[in-house]
This record gives sequence, structure tokens and C-alpha cells, in this order.
Amino acid sequence: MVKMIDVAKLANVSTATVSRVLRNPESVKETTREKVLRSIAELNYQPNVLARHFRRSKTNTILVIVPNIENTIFSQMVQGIEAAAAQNNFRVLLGNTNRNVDKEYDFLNLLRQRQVDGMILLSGKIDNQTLNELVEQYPVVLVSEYLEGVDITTVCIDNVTCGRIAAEHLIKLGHKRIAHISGSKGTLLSRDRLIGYLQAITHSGLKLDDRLIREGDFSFESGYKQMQELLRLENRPTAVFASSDEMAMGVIKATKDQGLKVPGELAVVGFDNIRFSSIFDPGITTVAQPAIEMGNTSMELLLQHLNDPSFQHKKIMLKSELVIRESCGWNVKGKVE
Amino acid sequence: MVKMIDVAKLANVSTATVSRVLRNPESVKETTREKVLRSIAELNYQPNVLARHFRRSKTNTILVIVPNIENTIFSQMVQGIEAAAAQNNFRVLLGNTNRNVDKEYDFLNLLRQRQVDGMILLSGKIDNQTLNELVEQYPVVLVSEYLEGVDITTVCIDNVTCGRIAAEHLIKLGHKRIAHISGSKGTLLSRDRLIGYLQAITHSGLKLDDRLIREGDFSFESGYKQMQELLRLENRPTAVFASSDEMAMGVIKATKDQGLKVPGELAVVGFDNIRFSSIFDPGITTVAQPAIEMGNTSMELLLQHLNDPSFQHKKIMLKSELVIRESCGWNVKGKVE
DNA sequence: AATTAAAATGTAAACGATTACATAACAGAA
DNA sequence: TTCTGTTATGTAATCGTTTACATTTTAATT
Repeated sequence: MVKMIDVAKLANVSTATVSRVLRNPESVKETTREKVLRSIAELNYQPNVLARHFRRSKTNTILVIVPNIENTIFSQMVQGIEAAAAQNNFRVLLGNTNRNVDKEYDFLNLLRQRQVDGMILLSGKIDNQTLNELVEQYPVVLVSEYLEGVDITTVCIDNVTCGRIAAEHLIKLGHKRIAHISGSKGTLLSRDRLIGYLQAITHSGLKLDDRLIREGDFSFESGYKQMQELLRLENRPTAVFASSDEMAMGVIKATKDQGLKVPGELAVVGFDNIRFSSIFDPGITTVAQPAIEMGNTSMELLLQHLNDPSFQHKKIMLKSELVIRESCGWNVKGKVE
Repeated sequence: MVKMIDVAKLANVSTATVSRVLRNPESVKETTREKVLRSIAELNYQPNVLARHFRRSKTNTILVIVPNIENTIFSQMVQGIEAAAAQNNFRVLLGNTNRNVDKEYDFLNLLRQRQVDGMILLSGKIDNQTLNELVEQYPVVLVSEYLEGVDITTVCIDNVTCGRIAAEHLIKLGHKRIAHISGSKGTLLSRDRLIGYLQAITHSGLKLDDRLIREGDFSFESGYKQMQELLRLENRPTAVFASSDEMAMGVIKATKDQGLKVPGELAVVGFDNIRFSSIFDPGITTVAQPAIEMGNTSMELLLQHLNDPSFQHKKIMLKSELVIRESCGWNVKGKVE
């Protein structure tokens, strides 16, 4: 294996100069630089990255903790992260936890052992104390979810407003009995969307009905199941706002399976705008999370942090918008803000 | 930062012994071992993995090259790889190429620079010569796709048989005009499925019609577009076999958009059995690729290779089966093999 | 030409674990 | 007890870059 000393000898310089040509080219006189570059090319020299990492205690690699890579909302975020990372010569190490907290804790060791320079969390099951410790020592960015009691850089959307907009859309269409299927109550993001829903209902003067509010877990199956229960009510809802597109699909499927029509007999609004929302039949009206942008932004914040140790934690809120498709029918003209 | 020498001093041994306790515990006397372990615990010592990697020229990390992480068939494979890797204390570095060949070539440098110990390819756009060079020097496994002219460990399914089974299913249902929308012709896997289709048509004595064979690129959009063209034929097909579920969904959407019914007026078979095939309406009859298992198997082969330099390349073929849902109607009773 | 400041290059000491080889400790046999 | 073979431990070189500091070269100014 060709090493730096070989290049140095061939170019008649010291390894220091070769190293500088590689890492800091302007600090080397042009003629020397060219000589070195020619030697590098001639010998087909590949720097030993492991030695470099070791010496610099940096790996140019970041870790992304993903609850479930199969969920396209997360893969979109990863895509955004990947793109920003590649541009800055960073690599992305993937940590798929399958919503298993132990695995999540396990991955944190990569940070502690300096195998990665920073971390992006697409889920937040870690307890606040551990997270606080981590955040103090290493660059960490939290995406989508946010946490109380932890001072951490966060990229998210305004879930309260989004929840409100979704419910208001259904109200404007004239619906009076609007159900909500939330994500797991454990997550703040679910609570916020619920709060938005409650705001919309209350402000519009509609009657609040507890039985119309149900807890899911973001999955298709939970949407299906909760909708079945809603259909059993003597006075069933005419509209549903589900906290994820997958659940919205479950809702629609359950409704169709009962022989009812969507949007004819039930209007549905989802959340996320995953790719399949537009492919699904009917196309799902949904609150679009700018997933790729969220990934991109989070990586950029992480890079800022990486390059500037005095970086102050930021909370970034990205804009999301309602995408209108067929699942609510067409009573309303044009786009709803 | 606590280092090995600190542990050694506290335990009154040499660093060599501490290192042995960590890497090769049986070679150390029990009493010493315990003493060392106690010191490690007391100091909360974390070995410097970068130093270790450097010294050993191993990273316990493998690279997965993914054409498109957003496609759930790939994320399932990644999931399988991840699981097998985690069990063996390996990490997975993700290389998302977005079907960009340059990025693919770029990622190969990770291997050349020893930043990863091995590689799993979920796509094969790399030219044979480069790949051959790579395979000679490093452990590489190819999944799903296979290549002629390269001696490389491969995990795949029998695409010819699968294509035949898909077409035969439609034939058994009584269809006479069966179209096929293939994946990109560049890939052998597309050609194989087409061959299977041709075999089925020919063997059954049906008339072959060139106009019913069209090239897509696995995407929803291409399925939609090709189906639009098929619908314009004066004598349109009554059934379509699409080489991916996404294309099948495109086919169904295009058909519905023309006011036709699926499965009523068109029967559709897809390929892959991605998660949304069962959620889609109608549920898609499809050839199931055992994606997670494929990922798992490929990682295990890679590990074998990693542990045994004399490893002989293997070609593993996994079983896949037809999953019958609603998209072809119910003219046939029971399960079709 | 002498002086000085700035720019370019070289020297050599890190970084922290691993491991070949040398040595010491121990157990069992005579 | 002594010898021998085995097992356990220690010593110190090594992996290949990077970089603080020292030295030399170059350019600018008088």
C-alpha cells in the first residue's frame, strides 16, 4: 500500500508538505503543490482514512437514528440528510431502531466512542437526562418530534396549527361530526395535533364529543381498527382527521369494507403527505410535512454545530401546507389556506 | 479522556493485558481479568474505537449501496441487512445513489480507503471491469440484480420462473390478451421476468403480440404512462403483468381514470409485494420478493466472506411466491402455485 | 547589500490501541 | 528439589497521518 512517505520521497518534499497539499492546498507554493499532486497521481496514492480519523479524532460521519426505515416519511428525511451530508463530504451511518428503545441507547455509544461526529434523531424515546448529557457533549439535532425540558437543536413543523388547519378544512366543508385519530399520546407531536383539532372545533362553535377522539399509533392497522370502532357508534362521524397518512388509509379501507363510500359518505384528512397519498384511491387530502427539507435543514444545522463549537441551539420551524386531493370531496372551491 | 494506560495502571498490569481482556478474555487469568474489568468499570473506560480501527485496519462497518431508499422494497432489504449486522456487531453505512452512477462510483472509494470492510450492492450500474477488480480485492455481495461476466456472491430470486408464474396466473383466469410492462431493459432481472412471461404465453398457445410488451422503469409514473398507451390500442389487453408493484398501481390508476374497473375490466399482477400492495385498493396480486430475508442472507454471506478470506463466491436463490389479492378478481378458487 | 517580515517547508512528536516477541510465573513429573 | 513445558504477563515497536514548532527561503523595504 502506497503511503504518504512514498509520495513525499518521490516529490522530494516532507510528509508535512504532502499532508498540507491534501488538507490545506493554499498554504503550499504552487510549483510544489503541482509536483506533489503529480506524485500522488503517479503512485495512485489513497490516503489512509483510518489513520486520519484516528489522528484527528474526527470521522466525517454522522449517525441518523430512524424508528423505522420502512416508513417513507422517514426515508424521505434520510434522503434529505444524505443529500446535505454528501455535499459536505460527510457520510451517513444508519441506525434503525424498529422503535426499540434499547437499540436506541445502544447506538448512542457510537457517539461516545467518537465513531461518529454527530447525530440526528428522527425519534425521541431516549429519557431526558441521558439526552441532556449527550447534548452537552456532542452535536445532536432532533427532527420532527420535539421535547420539553431538553435544550436541543430542533427542526419541526407547527403541529398545533397544522392540526387546526386540517380540522378547519373539514369544518369549512360543512361537517359537524368530525373525529380525530391521534398518534401515540406519548409523543408531544400527537398532543399538539390534537390541541389544534380541539381549537378548531371549539372556535367554530361545534359540539365536542369525546367518543370521536381516539388514539392510534400512526400505523395503517391502528387507523383501520379505530375507524371500525367509530363506525359502530350510533351517531357516526361524517369526517375524520387522522394524524398520519397511513392511518388515513386504514380509515378509508375500514370505511370501504363496510360498504360506505369515501369521500361520498366520509371525508378524510391525513398527515405527512407520503408518496402513496397521491397514489392511493382516493388521493388523500393531507397536511404535507416537508420531509426532505426537514432532513436537509437538520443536517445543515448539525454541520454548523460541528464547525462551530460555540453554536447556540436553535429551534427551526418549517412551513407545512394542506394538500387537497380527493378524500374530502369537492364542496370547497380552490385551495384552502 | 480515560485511556487504556490509565486502566492498566489502576489494575497494576500492562496495557497488553488490558487489551487482551477486551479482545481475548480467555487468554487472561480469571483473577487478573476481574481486576481489570473492575478498573474499567471504575474509570468508566471507553476504548478509542478510532485507534482500534486504525491499528487493525478494520472498521466493523459495511456499506450498502441503495438506488433509492424511498422505495420500500429497498428499505425492507436494508432492514434485513441491518438486523443481521447488528447481531454481529457490525454497523451499516448507507449509500443512497438516487440511481446516479457517479455517486455509486464515489461510494466505492469507501471500500478502497478501507473505511468499510465490505459492501452490499442493491443495484448494479457499475461496469463489469470495475466490479471485477473490486470483487477480487474486497468482500462484495450483490442482491436482487445479478450480472453476467462477474464472479460475485449473489442473492436473488428466480425471476424467469416468477415471471412465468405471474403470467400463468392470468392465463388460468382465462385471459387471452395479456400485456407486460417490464422494468428498465438494461437490467437482467427485467429481461428475465420478460422471458418468463414469454414462456408462459408461448407454452399456453396464446398469440404473442408485440404491442402488448412495453418498457417501464419500475416507477408508478411509468406504469401509468405505459397503461395509457395500452388503453389506446384498438384491441386493448384484459390483463397486465407489471414488473413492480408501483407500476401495477400506475396501471390501475390509469385504468380507473379512464372509467374502467379493476379487477372488473382489467386484471393486474404486480411484483415485489411492497407494504402498500395490501393497502392499495384493490389489493394487488403480486409476486412476493422475500426482501427482508434477502437482506439478511446477503449480510450473512458478507460476514462469512469477511471472516474467511478463502470464501468461495456463492449464488443463492431464494424462494418467492405469488400472493393473491383482489386485483385479478376471483375466477380462480384457492391458491395458485 | 542589509534588514525584516512573511511565506514555505521540514522535523519529529504525537494520537491510543494491538501484538510479536521476550520474559516470568506456575504446575506437574521425575 | 530440579527440570520442563505451559500459561500468563510485560516490553516496546507499530500502524500512517497531522501539526506545533523550528528552520529555511523568498520578497519587500530601506
